[in-house]
Amino acid sequence: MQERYNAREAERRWQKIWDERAIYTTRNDDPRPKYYVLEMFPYPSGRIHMGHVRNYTMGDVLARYMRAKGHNVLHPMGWDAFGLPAENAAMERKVHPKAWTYDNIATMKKQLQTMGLSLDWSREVATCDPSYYKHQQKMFLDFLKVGLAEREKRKVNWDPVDMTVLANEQVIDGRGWRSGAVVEQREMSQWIFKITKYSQDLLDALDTLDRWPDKVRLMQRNWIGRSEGLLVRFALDPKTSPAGESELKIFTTRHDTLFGAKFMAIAPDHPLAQAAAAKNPKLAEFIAETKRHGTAQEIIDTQEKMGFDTGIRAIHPFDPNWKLPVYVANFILMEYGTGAIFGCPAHDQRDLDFVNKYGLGNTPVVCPPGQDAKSFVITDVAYDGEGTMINSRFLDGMTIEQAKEEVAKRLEGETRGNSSIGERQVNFRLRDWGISRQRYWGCPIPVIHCPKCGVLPVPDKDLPVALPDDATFDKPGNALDHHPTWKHVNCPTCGGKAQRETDTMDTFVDSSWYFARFTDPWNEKAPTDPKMADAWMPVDQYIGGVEHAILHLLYSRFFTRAMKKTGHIGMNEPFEGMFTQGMVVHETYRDKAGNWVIPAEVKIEGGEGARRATLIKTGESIEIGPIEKMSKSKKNTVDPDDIMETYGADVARWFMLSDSPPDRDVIWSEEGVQGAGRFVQRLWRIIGEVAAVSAAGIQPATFSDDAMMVRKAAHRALANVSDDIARLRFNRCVAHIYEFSNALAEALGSVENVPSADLTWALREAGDILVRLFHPMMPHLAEECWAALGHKTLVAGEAWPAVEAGLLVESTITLPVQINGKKRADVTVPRDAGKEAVEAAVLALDTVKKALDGKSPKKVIVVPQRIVNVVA
RNA sequence: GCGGACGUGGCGGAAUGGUAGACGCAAGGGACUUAAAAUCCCUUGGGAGUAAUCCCGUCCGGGUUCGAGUCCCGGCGUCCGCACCA
Repeated sequence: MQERYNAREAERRWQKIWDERAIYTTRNDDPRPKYYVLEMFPYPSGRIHMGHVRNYTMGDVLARYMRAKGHNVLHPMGWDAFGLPAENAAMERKVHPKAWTYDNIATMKKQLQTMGLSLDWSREVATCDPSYYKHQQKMFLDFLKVGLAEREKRKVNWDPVDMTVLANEQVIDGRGWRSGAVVEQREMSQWIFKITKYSQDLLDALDTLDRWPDKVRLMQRNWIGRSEGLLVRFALDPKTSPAGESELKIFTTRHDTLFGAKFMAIAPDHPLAQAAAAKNPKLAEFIAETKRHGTAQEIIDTQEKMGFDTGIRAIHPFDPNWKLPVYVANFILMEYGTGAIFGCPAHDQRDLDFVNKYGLGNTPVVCPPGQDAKSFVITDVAYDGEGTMINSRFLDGMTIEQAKEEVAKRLEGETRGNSSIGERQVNFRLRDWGISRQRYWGCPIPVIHCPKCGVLPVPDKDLPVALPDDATFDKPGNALDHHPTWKHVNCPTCGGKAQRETDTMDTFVDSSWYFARFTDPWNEKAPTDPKMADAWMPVDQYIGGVEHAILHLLYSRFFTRAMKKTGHIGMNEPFEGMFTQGMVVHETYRDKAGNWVIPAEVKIEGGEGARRATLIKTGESIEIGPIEKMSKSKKNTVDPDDIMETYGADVARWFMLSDSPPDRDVIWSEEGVQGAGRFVQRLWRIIGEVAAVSAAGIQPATFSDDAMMVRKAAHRALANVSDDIARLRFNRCVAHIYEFSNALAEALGSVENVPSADLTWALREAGDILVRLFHPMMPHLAEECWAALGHKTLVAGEAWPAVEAGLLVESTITLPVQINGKKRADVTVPRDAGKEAVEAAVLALDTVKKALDGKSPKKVIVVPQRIVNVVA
């Protein structure tokens, strides 16, 4: 046995063996219980980064553990291969998106393979491959048939110089990133998926996802944003309405505050605003101004709140003489509710800011408990809490809930024309999913526009609608649209001249069903074989970044429902267990000129507050900056290849799991990696020592104290690690393995020249357990150790060891003793001692007697197996 | 702006409402060595004390409880998402 473990040599050797024996290839007809573990597939950006290493290591640990526990594990990998960066590369570097993407896939696949992941590569898919996206096109047509895909006008970021649509990330400070032109909002006809048909269901089903993080469910709940409110039809003063409009419909959840109303506000693209603008050039200019920025919600919310009085007056539903001014406001969205609100400034901060700016005043109508109604005033902080209605005529004295009920009842009962002026309504914040993208590198939307026959689906026999390879990328905009011939086709119905849809699908569509495709990726006829999909799905454990907590996960949940409706799968929820991992972060470094410097070029010296950094090449001193998410722009990245080359994949994997809880950020540090590297060598030495004690015979009937200590340490570690892997608490697994290996090393250190038979057996058992415990995290080292222990099998195929429960229980237990909540002593009692016996033992302690000073205690709290507290 | 999280030694972190700091890193001391690396052993939250021991301590301010890092209310700070980045 070699003294030092040579990771580079061993890792390649074992990877080759795993590969030759195809041990990670999963069969659909394997009778063992299934377990589907999936990590979010990567975008092929060029090279893998540390975030991938972390993500895929976690999944791999679970996959290997579940395999050892006797499951048929599905652990596939693929490529989220469509998207903007490929087109940017095409424009900047004159490489075709397809070539660029497939080159990246080849590189990254090789990188992933050096990590030693137990992936079934025979199921690999790339979303940019026609064999994948033709099924997506089929499903689009299925969705179209059942009314889940439609066309709708949507706002996009328009670059008026490049004459192209921009992604939000391409809008920087309100300007196009290439042209620098001020971006405008422009409406375009877009394809949408009717996710809102499932708003209530997507919301309700969150309660069944009990293996999802609460925070993710909460974020989705808020994103869906169900609110119960009232639709109110305000009459308009006919003298003021621009084109004979008689009413304005608003949605509100605060109808209790109707008597605090000071104004109405409508969205700039509300029909009433448009009508008013037709007669008022200044208003038209104001509306045009509100469109002179991107479509991102953050911009709309953070920009200065502005309004323009249209001159239109609305009539209060409870008082025909009460007129309210109607403003066009830049913070009202046409997409939410009816695109119009009434403003009650006293109880809504945004409305209050608005009236304070335009001098409209406010009247408080909800008085907080304990406040005097007469003196209660609002100046610049709105009150949105509970209270009693005031200044509200017939509502005075009611609670908010009572007032809402009363208002709803009265307005429902009152009619104008032949319908009531109030109507209870449930509203959702969730909008339909716009999937049209004006780009080349995406899945073509399979429809044809015929001037005579309208919008037609591409016939099934013509699928896939494939991207043309001979596109050019020398001008901004959609290369598909620019292509000289591609879009020109004959109408499938009348045979006349028609045009293909040149929009492609949002890449979120690609990633909304890949998990189902993995269950039968060879299927050429259909997206899935529902039998196989239903056998494998749902994914038992899905792992990925929190940044996908809302959109990707919600879209996938919708898409699965839509696939069910169109017969491709038999369930609603794709992911039974969800885990959101934290980011990989690193210190940042800058030179004197303020330029970012990559960690590999920096040398760190000194510890404990005296750390300083210098540039290796020149010795120039470098400023150590804050720890931030690894990013190319700040150059605080570490290349996984470098790490694996220097330390080996196992070290990288181990360190990724060891330092932080998996759902929190992990700081990549050179010291930490070195520590992991030392531990790999330490394990190798320990196993070497175990291997050196003579081979184990038959299990002895009894064990000496020494041997029992070893056995207890092994089984305690086994119990703890098993529990923690199942709960994805990998950092704790690591700590338990450290603890156990320390105990084993200590036992080995005190072994006589010829250990007794029982101790030999116990040490051997411990060695076998240790190797199998760390195998999921460091599979290559584990194989090497397993072989060194004399086994002829692969540890990757071994069963998880069984815990001997008897070794976990002690006959006595030491309880901490508190006096008035502060720990003052310990007491050791038999494990099964009753409360009375424990109390008696505690009261007999000197420390307790002294504290009580002869008096009897006020109270003694005995928490069995945990603690005793004496209240003096 | 809205929504969500997080905040514990020099550092990463551990702790079903029950002994705060497991485990690791870093640092200091020692052993081995001609020397270094590697390895092994010891110390390590702050303060007082020869010691036993005591006091303080989980971002800040309140509260609930026999007992709060953990629960509640109010701040401060950092990070993530916001619908065309993936």
